[in-house]
Amino acid sequence: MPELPEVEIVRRGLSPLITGARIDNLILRRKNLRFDFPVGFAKKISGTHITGVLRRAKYLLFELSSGQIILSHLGMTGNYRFFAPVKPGHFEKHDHVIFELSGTNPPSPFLIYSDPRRFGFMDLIDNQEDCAFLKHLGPEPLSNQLSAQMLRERFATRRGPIKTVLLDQRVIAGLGNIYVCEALFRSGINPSTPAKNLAVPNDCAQSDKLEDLTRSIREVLHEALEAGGSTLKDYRQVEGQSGYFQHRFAVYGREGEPCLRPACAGQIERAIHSARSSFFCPTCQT
DNA sequence: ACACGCTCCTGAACGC
DNA sequence: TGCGTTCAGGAGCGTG
Repeated sequence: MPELPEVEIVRRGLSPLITGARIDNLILRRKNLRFDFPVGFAKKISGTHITGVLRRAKYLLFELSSGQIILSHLGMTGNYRFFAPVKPGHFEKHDHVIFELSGTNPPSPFLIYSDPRRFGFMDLIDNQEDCAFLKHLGPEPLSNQLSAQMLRERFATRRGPIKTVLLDQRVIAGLGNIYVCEALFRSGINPSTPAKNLAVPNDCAQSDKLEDLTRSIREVLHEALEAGGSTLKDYRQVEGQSGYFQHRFAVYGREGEPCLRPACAGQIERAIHSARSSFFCPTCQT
């Protein structure tokens, strides 16, 4: 389940391989993923060069020499791989999009987008500013736009559980279920806490909590990046490698197991917030 | 403005 | 062994 670190690892994997490459052809093996592909997609990008690979939130952005940008969201199970197929012309069941490239390093005719559950999607956009998918996104958590003060302002009107609010990409962009659970654990915040309760002005204790949360979000994302992301079922790096951060989850997927905080005797519990599992320690997340 | 539930999808895991 | 059910969840969308 790609969240910010996984998407960033894919970006870092793809960028040196395909920057400067020419898109000779695009093969769409079905008419849609989650949404229909853009009209004339193959025709519009064929013959262009890839001039850069960027990331915004959980979106990959392939900058083209035409000035347009391919927007790619991996959904739950999307992944790119840069292998030539075993037999030319033979692709796997869920290989939906095939970029035929020339001028890659190392040479490979195919960049393949595969996505079993098809929660991912692609679009072709003219710029980031006018793109409906991007224009309402909140700040990047690894940029200096993330601060306790910023969170306080954005939490102030939100009565819903902080777990849900942190998943809202308009509040902060790029977090998903796993890293929200982990960041809340690290900062000792119960996922059910109404977000606005942490935004009380001039409350030193709550202010400290927001500082902790800010630091925890940064920390957990940085650590995940260093570990190559988290590989549960589907996520893979571009050349097929697994990430390793899943071995360091403190709460995610650990229902019923002991809390890992030193001297805490708690047991990890699972709760549901907006139809997603939240894992937390009821003893030290208050 | 905000909260909530529904929807899309497949494969793995589980129960009988 | 096999079949049906449940679960995983990102995010747009509709409704209240």
